[in-house]
Amino acid sequence: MANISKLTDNVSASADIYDTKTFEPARCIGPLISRVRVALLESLDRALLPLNVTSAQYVILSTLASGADSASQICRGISYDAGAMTRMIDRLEQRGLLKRVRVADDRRTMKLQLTDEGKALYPEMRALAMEVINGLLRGFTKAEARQLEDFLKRMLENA
Amino acid sequence: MANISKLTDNVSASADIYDTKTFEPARCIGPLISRVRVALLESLDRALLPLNVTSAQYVILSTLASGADSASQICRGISYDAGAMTRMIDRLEQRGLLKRVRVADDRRTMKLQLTDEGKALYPEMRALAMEVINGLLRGFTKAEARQLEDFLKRMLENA
DNA sequence: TGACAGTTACTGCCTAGGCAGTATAATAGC
DNA sequence: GCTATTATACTGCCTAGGCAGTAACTGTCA
Repeated sequence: MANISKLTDNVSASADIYDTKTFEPARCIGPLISRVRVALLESLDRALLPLNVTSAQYVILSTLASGADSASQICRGISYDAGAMTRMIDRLEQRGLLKRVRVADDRRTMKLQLTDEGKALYPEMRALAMEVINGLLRGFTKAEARQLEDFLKRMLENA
Repeated sequence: MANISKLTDNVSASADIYDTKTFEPARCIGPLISRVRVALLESLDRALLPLNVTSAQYVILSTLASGADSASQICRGISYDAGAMTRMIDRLEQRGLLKRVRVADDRRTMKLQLTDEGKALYPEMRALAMEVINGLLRGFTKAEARQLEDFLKRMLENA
């Protein structure tokens, strides 16, 4: 493992970021990522409270809005458990935001569609979510924000 | 809300990062953060598997190693639920990695101490965690990694 | 000193995700 | 056309975090 990363680093002409002497587990990028995520979800839940929608529900709906239209597609898109998804759709259906629709061409899949209420509410959720993220990025230049996105994408490619 | 952020932006001389026309909820920084966190935890769990330690347990132990020495301190440090912490300590005690110790000066607190096994194993966990993070940061220059840390800290300050 | 607020750890209850197993339907291979 | 494999959705079971309530304890302030 150490040899492999050393080899890779030679190719990319960069050394390991953290070294044994100075690595502080509680202050490195790992916990920072987790804390930012928590802060983001807490702000999002607060912002969505007036709409009676949780951040987890918003994530599903935004994935749906971005093109995915079946449970399994959403699961793959956001690495979400299929069992949890069934129950999440139950809640969203009960909440009246989306509905399951049987489709003729593949009778296994349940196509998911926003209800009228869902269609009416989604733009509001999206606007609130945008405000929350813009708030967390307060003081960032657009170039910095693009660079942050780039860093995160590169980490995902390394996974 | 919109007025407030507009005001702040004028002060910091930067506009909102995302705007209504182009904002894509499923492709913005929010989901990226979540996916990086999942990738990190999955890699960490895989790396720690030989030590029979989960990533969640490692997080507690690393917080303990960074100076915190009571349950409530750790909870505050990582925004962890106190009830969950009690049960987490139960597991770690059962696993033989740490022990609760009553202290004389404050009989409410349970001071937490690594056992001999915990002390022996922690450096290995730390080294594995460092490798995992270095792996995710493959190809990053040290300046880029420091910048990423800075971005994340700034987001936390905005929360 | 004694009431009172705050802190710490714990417990029960609820919710929700992870995993394994199942039924149904579609697809690939023979 | 028939079988084996894969895909999709669902269910039960387990684990774990979030929240509210409780008991023991500490520090404060009248």
